[in-house]
Amino acid sequence: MARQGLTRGDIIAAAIKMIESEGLHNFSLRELASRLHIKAASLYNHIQNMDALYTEVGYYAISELKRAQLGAIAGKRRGEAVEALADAYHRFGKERPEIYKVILSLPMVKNDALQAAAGDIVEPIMTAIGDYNLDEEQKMHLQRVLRSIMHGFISQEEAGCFRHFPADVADSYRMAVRGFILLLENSEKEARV
Amino acid sequence: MARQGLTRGDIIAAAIKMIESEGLHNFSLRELASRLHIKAASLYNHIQNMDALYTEVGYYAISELKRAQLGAIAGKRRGEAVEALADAYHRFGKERPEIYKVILSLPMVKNDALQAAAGDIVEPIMTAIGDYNLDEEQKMHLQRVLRSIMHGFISQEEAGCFRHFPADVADSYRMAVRGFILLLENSEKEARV
DNA sequence: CTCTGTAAACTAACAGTGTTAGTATATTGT
DNA sequence: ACAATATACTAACACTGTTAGTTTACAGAG
Repeated sequence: MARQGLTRGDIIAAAIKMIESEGLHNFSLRELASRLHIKAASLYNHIQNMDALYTEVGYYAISELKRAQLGAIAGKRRGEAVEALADAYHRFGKERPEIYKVILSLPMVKNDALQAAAGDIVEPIMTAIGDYNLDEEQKMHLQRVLRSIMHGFISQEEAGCFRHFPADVADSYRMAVRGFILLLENSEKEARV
Repeated sequence: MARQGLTRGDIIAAAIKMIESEGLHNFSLRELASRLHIKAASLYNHIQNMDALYTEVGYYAISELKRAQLGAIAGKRRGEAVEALADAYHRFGKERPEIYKVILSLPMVKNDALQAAAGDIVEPIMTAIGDYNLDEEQKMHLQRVLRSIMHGFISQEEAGCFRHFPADVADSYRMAVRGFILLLENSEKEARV
């Protein structure tokens, strides 16, 4: 029977590798099992089902995204930090599009672990805008705004929705981020008055 | 054999209905065929394959979204038009989330019909910001920015990503749109100088 | 008004998907 | 050395989209 002592971690790692190379769309348990030299049914000794495996890949993706963002804003403040964060987020989405897609497919409300993961998504953004003089509620709103801009941009760029016009896509993104910083500064002023 | 003379249009209409009621995820050709009282294989007399059917549903979704947006901005100008457009876009995404998802799944580069459809997505936005004093390239960029904000917001709200904080989601959206209008006005000023 | 060709339906089958039940066996702990 | 556990297996089920080949209802032409 030639058992090789696969662990849950091995399977998650192989799933990540396969999603990145073949695309989320072409992922299948049979092919994953084949790459691990086992049969598909044997995967169920390690994982509950496919959704659970996706969720696990999602945790990995979130932690990687968080790491990229925190690394980018380290030592930076205000506008510079926001630009660095947005740049890191954009780079992550472009370089690892399939892994990025997994994050958005997570059902964020399901359990405590997913709630915690949602916190990991929010944290770097809250840190980046932390130097602005804003109250907590403003920060919550503005965090959502920046996340909308970044995610909306990446997912549409990925879908090919931005090829209708010849204008440079990177310039559009810079303008979007600049607009957000403008909003940040504007909110700050209003808060001071 | 009891032929009922189904048309391509009947099938697309039934597909739209089924996607809206059962969700894009639960859509299947077998179930669709069953609802039309035919076998799944018979669908292929009318459509090329499932992708082509999705594309057709996408055309419908885009035209509906365009209609909603144009209706909302009729007679309005500048900030008022932008707010009305954003509101209509948001309402469409919330009221018909499954149909909305289809739009983003379209491979926008594939053929001329899809290129034209991409134009239908862009058009209402370009009209809404048309009253601002901007050159063509600025408009292209700003159109992308607004689209990113609107789509990013809706898709994350739909995915449950905004439930981490208690702050009102509608307020966040209003702030995002206000930020975009700020950017519009700012771009305009710079253009005049 | 019949004849013929088209097109709409069918059945059967294929290759693929995730998943469960039941079974054998290698490894680990006692 | 023996028992328990966990890892692997085979077989099967109920799905999925899709193709090939077949029947037959209907529309248009002679």
